[in-house]
Parts: sequence; structure tokens; C-alpha cells
Amino acid sequence: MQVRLPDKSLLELPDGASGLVAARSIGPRLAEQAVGVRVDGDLRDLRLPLADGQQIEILTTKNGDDADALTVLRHSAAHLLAEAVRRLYPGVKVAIGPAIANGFYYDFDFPEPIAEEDLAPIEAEIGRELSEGRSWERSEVSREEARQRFVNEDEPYKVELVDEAEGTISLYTQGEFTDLCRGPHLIDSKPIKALKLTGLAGAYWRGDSANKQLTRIYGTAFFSQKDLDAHLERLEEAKRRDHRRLGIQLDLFHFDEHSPGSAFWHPKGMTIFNQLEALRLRENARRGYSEVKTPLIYDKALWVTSGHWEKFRENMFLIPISEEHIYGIKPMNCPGHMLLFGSKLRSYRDLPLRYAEGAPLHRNELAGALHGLTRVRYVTQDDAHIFCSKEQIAAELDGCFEYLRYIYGLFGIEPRAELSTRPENKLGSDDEWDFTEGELRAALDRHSISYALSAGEGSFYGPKIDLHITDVLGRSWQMGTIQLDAQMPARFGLTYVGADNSEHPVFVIHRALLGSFERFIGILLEHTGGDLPLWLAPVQVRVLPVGEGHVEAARSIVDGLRDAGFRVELDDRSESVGKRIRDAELEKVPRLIVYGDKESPEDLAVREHGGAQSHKSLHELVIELTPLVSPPGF
RNA sequence: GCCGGAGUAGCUCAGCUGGUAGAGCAAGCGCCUUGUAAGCGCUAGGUCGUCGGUUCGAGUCCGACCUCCGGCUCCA
Repeated sequence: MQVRLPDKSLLELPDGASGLVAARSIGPRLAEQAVGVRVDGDLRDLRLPLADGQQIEILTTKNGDDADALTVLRHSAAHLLAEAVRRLYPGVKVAIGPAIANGFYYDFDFPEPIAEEDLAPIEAEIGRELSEGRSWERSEVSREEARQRFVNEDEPYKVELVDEAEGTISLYTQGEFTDLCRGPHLIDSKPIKALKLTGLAGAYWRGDSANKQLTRIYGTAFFSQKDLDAHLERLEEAKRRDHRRLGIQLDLFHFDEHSPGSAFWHPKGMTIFNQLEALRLRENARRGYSEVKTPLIYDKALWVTSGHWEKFRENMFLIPISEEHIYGIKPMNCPGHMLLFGSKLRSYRDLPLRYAEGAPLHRNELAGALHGLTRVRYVTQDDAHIFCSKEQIAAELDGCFEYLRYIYGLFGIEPRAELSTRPENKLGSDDEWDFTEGELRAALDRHSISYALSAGEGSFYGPKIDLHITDVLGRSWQMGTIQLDAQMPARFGLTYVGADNSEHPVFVIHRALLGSFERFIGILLEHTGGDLPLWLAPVQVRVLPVGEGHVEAARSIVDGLRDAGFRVELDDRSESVGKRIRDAELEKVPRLIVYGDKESPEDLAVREHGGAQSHKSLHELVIELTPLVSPPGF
């Protein structure tokens, strides 16, 4: 048989030859370094047979930046971890241990809880395994044989996995440890040159909080110590870009234990916030949205009608008013908008009706889930609800997508789309969900947006398209969302009178594009490292008079720029010019003007954040900066 | 909410096995009058997260609670 190599050449192999045999036939050195093989784009174990006509690529220890090569390495490292833990903790039960984005983990059910200080001895035990050397042996067994094996070993989690496994059941054995595993794995442990256990956490069996909580040990591994060091350095850099750190450093916001999960926006942070709000208002006006304001608190009866009482109550702040009355602070704007829509008779001529509201919402997020600006309890969405007829849904979804593309384009951010379908606790019938999910799918296809399917993750009232962006530590956050809802308008009895003079059901598109200002600003800070574009920068220009004698002239430059509409500051502190430049650089002020004997309004010394210097007149500076202080497209 | 870790000055952090707290930066004051990333000096600032316990004595040991950090779950 023949397989095709990356350089397009063909390699002749005996029928059924494995990836390892292929590697050997290319060269012994390659075989020694081989860790896995990519077959027609999919990662496979080196031990598995190849088939005629396949496109193969041997992955080696030299592919230290290849995700698939690292996956093999780390998955094998996870098995070493399990072997070490089983040796050190008799009676421990093993669950699962995959490779993940930047490392691996293994979940255990320990007889006694362990603490972080227990990681060092475990790491040392893995070190011992590595110095002894381990090799992995792959075998395929029948379901019954696998089951019997894990029953004998008293490994209930493995038994459960065997019972649900589909297709071939394969086992991998290294040293004293045999694991149920699809692979692929290393041939032996030599390529694992750097390994570090990085953390300890609780994790529910199968990710379900109704199940037992296991102990997850995280680690990472690399083909070289240098790669591990680089990884740790990247983590340090990520910490420097962390929005929570930048928030303090740039004096944008802070949190206080008296109101966990709710940001205090400082003047400079509020400037950013307000710029986004201005963008929201201008773009909404341009696209036929109507701004509204609806109440923050509502009687329980409203939440019962909307379904929130049943489906969302544990996330709501409730205010008991009397024996009979409980008020709930709104976690979403939709019910209020439903009341607004229903406040009078609506004609088909009124539709689509697009209500927008940038209101504060409160959600009682789990204490352990709070995270800087990216997960807060006091959240401000760039929210809107589009009330439309069935026939208008497609066009309105198109409008949302076009809007989305515009907004994210402004920031140069490309979010990943995800379609979330009917959840277990849904309202309404499957037929209704078939329809709404189909509309969203069709809209995604019309706009050629590739998306991941997230089955069962929809809102209780409708399916949604979510946009995700990762933060500086690689965590994924949901930003914008577009949801199609037939349930809530029906529960509120919303209808419109059609041209045929009869009542028709109303559909609602819930949409937030940035998602929330809080989360968006958090992510934006991390993506920019705090170097915001001029239109968002809290201070756009700072003027530094060189000496006391220059203060007055500098002040008139400040006034001139302020009159021209810029956010400008005078720094006339009795500090050296060098010190004041340093402070401005640390605060990431986009433009500095140093004003001394050599300058005049006709000849300003302008420094850009980062150090580039130039000379220009005040007028030229105004001309240069004016287009930069509005979001692009204005 | 759950698992693990942490909470010392505005910020970043030091304080060994218990003997009532310290640095740098920031702040205030003074001197310097500054030329593209830190001029010099002085001063002030902390009920060591909160409450309780052990002890002659607790920042340090124990318990509960609060908050934060890393995960899990959940979500914009």
C-alpha cells in the first residue's frame, strides 16, 4: 500500500503497516522522535495500522508547538500522574485524565482529601517513573473483559465508562497502571522532558454538580525545559495583562467586599464605559432601535408569568415587601419590555418594534463564580428586544448579524459563534423549538458563519447564538448573544393585529452585541494590554510644561485641545520631565506634549505612547487626532 | 454553592519554629525648576479581613464567618 507524506511524495509500505513502521521506513531518527501520527488531519496512535491512500504526517518531539503532538505528550503524562497517585494513595479511585489546552489533568476519588502540599511528593514520584522510564502498551479487549478487569481492580468510574463506551475498547498499560483509554499515547516516556503539577481543584464526576465531587490534579508537560520555561513566562505576561490588575494600575475601577461582584467605576473607567454607551446609542439610532427605560424591580407575579420564577429564581435578588408580596430585581430586561409592548394594541404596521435599553441588571451569581469584570452581579447589557412577526424573523436576524459584524470589526476582535439548543428545563413544545432553532441555523448559514453546536445550552425560553472570546489566560467568555423566543411573548399574551384584521403571535429576538459593558471592557483591556484606542482612552492627551515658566502657555494648549473636544490633562507637578513622562507612559496616555522654551503653538513636541516623537503645530495635531477620537466609521 | 489556596500601609510585598510590625512605590511637606521612562530630603500612614478561642503573651496556633485567587458548576 501507499501513503502520502507532507511533501506530497508517496511512501510504499506493507499492507496494514503502523505509523511507527512508516516512521522507521523514513528514518530511524524520525522513528525515535515520533510521538504520534496525523492521518488525513486526525491525530492517531503510532501503533495503529494505516490504510492505502492516506495522507500522513509523523509528529515528533521537534513539534513542540504542535497542539496534536503536545496532546499525545500530555495525555501520556496524565497516565504517569495516575500511576504515581495510585502508588502513593492506596484505595484511590481513578476517573478520567485527558490532555487540555495548556496541559492535562486527572480526576481522582481520594479516600482522604489531599492538599496542595501533597503535590510535590506526587511530582517527585512521577520524576522517579520518568527516570526509570515507562513504555505504553496498547491492547484491545472485549467489553466484558475490560469490565471484569476494572471490577476486579475496584475502579467503579472505569466500569461506568466501559459500560457506556462505543466501538473498540482499548487499554494502555505503562508500569503498574492500566487505563481504559482511546489514546493516542507515546511509545515510551523519553520525550517527556519537563513536567510540572500546577494545581488542585474539585471537579464533579462527568461535570454534573449532582454527582460526587472528585479531586482534579492539573499539570503540564513539554518536550523541553525551555518550552516549559517559556510557558511559565507567558503566564507571567498574562498576569500583567490581567484586567483586574490593569483596573487598579490605570485607576479604572475597583471592587469592595461590601458589594461583591459589583464594580466601582472610577472616573477614568467610567469614561471608557460612557464611550461604549455613546457608541451603543448612536448605532441603535442609526439602525431603527428605540431607546426605552423600564423598572428595576417587579412584583413576583411578573416573574411567574415570564417563567423566571420557575427557571431563574436562584439567580435573582428578591426583596420581601410584606407577607404577600415579594419583589424581584430584574436579572434581564425582557419581561419589562414585554409589558411595554403589551401596553397597547399593536398593528402589523408597528412591526418590527426594536426596544433597546442599557439598564443595570442584577444577577445573584454563585460566590465562587465571580471574576473581576468578566463575571459580575451588577451587569449592564447593551440589550434590545425586537418584536416582530414570523415573516420578519429572518430579516431581523440578518440585521443583527450585520450589526454584530460592524461592532466587533471596530475592535478587531473575531468572536467564535456557538449555537445553543433546547435545554432540559425549557419552556414550550419541541415543535416550537424545532422552528426557532431552525431559524437561527438558517441565519448562520445565510451569513456563512461557522459555529460550534452546544446542545442543551439554550436559554429556558429559546435557542441562542452566543459569541465567545477568550481572555488572557485562555478562558472563554460569552459576549454577545442573539436569541429567538416564541415562549415569552406567548406567556404575556402578546399579539399584533395583521392586515387581515385578526390577531397573530409575536416573536421576540433578544440580543446583546457587546454582551455586557463590564465583561467587554474587561476583555478589551486584556486584548489591548490597556493600550486603548484613542476614542476609548480616558485621557487622550497630557501636556507637560518643562518648567514653572511654561505652565501658563501649556495651560492654553490644554484649553485649545479641550475646546477641540479632546480629553486632555495638564501635568504641572513639581517633578522632573522624565518622571512625568514615565508616569504618563505607565498610565498609557496615548499622546504627550512636552512644552518648554523650544515650543510654541506652531511647533509642539508630541510624544506618542511608546516613545515615537514628532513636531507639529497645535492645528496639525487637532487635524490628526480628530478622526481618531470617534469610533471608526463615524 | 463545591474543592484547593490566600488576606499585613493606597499599591507590590517582607515578617523563621508565638514575645504587641517593616521595605519600595504612591501620598503630604520642603528643596530643586526640571527637555522625552524614576532629582533629593523629611513626615505621616497599619485595631495585621472580621468575630471568637488557646496562651502570661497571637500578624504568627485553632474554629467560624467575610472577601479575593485557581478550578468545578453556572452564565453576559
